[in-house]
Amino acid sequence: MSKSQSALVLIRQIIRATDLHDKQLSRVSGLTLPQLLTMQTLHEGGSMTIGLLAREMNLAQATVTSILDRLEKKQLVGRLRDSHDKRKVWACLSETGTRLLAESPTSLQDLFISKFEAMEQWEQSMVITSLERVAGIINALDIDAAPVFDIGDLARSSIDGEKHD
Amino acid sequence: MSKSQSALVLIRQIIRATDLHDKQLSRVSGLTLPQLLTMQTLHEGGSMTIGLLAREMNLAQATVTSILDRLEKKQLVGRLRDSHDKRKVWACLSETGTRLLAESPTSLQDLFISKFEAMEQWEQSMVITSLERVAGIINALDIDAAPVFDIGDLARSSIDGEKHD
DNA sequence: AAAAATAATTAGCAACACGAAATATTTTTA
DNA sequence: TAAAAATATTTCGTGTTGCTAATTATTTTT
Repeated sequence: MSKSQSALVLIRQIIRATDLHDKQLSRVSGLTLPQLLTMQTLHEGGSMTIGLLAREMNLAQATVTSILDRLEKKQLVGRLRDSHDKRKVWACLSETGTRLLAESPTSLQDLFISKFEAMEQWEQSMVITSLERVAGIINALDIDAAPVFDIGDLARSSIDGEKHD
Repeated sequence: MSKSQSALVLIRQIIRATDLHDKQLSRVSGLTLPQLLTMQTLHEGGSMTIGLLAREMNLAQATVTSILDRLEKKQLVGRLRDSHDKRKVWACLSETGTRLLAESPTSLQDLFISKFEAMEQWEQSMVITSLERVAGIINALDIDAAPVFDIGDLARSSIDGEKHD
């Protein structure tokens, strides 16, 4: 197996493990992943408007609105209308929400940190340099926006009846 | 910022970039991410029963069934009842499905590989060693299965009316 | 003041993800 | 061998996500 293949496998392994971990966390906290992510974004970036929150999370504004609806019903976040520009609405963590995040085993973080810090200094540096390298590469990747093909193109050739249900 | 913090940020950056990339790919291919992932799993592991597929993907069997329904309707996968054990159903990529995967810009892979291979040998080795280190750590992490708390516990203290809609 | 832009919500839709129940088949056990 | 238990998948019902388009309210531009 080539080195680049190995690297890809490892990256996918990391992503998969993180994903599993997130799912576990979600089960434990009783929140869905998008809900947790919303709260974390709010925690790290502080209160922000719905639009900004949507941009930060790479989601449509409407999607964020609906996630916030559910979080608000659970009293984990609050909404505050901006007094200067009344179109804007600020989303912010409630006290309960902040507490939940704090008490929740943010885990990846804490657990990871202790293991990471057990490494030698030189190794820590090496890992970071490498991660920067990988992040740099992946960030630079960009599929051509041009659609390569429509499913239709491929599927049509083999579909006869084309019945739905 | 501590080194472990940096590492975490970088990992999240990588995951995020990958995620964005996947979304783009999904848009281009006209399939959803779970659909693509199902086909990729089938491609890499060969035909497998629904149950195994579900385990491989860490999803409930019912979820996989419904994803397969949609892929089958598009003629990208087929179902085959096992002749020995008639409870089992084998999912397999159709020719169209295989072709789609092959023609699709295998995403991360191809683009990543060319950039990765542009690195010096020693750097490639370093990156792999580091990724192995990180994957090792993350894989070893495991939240206690014990639920830390229910939302109820936290939320109840501040909810009054508890009305729905 | 009218038109255009901006911010958020609503409405409607397809897909996903799950658990529980139903169905069919095989294996175990009594 | 007949009954019970286990296994494999699907069906059903529910809630969540994520999207676009349309709506509402408010600012900014013209």
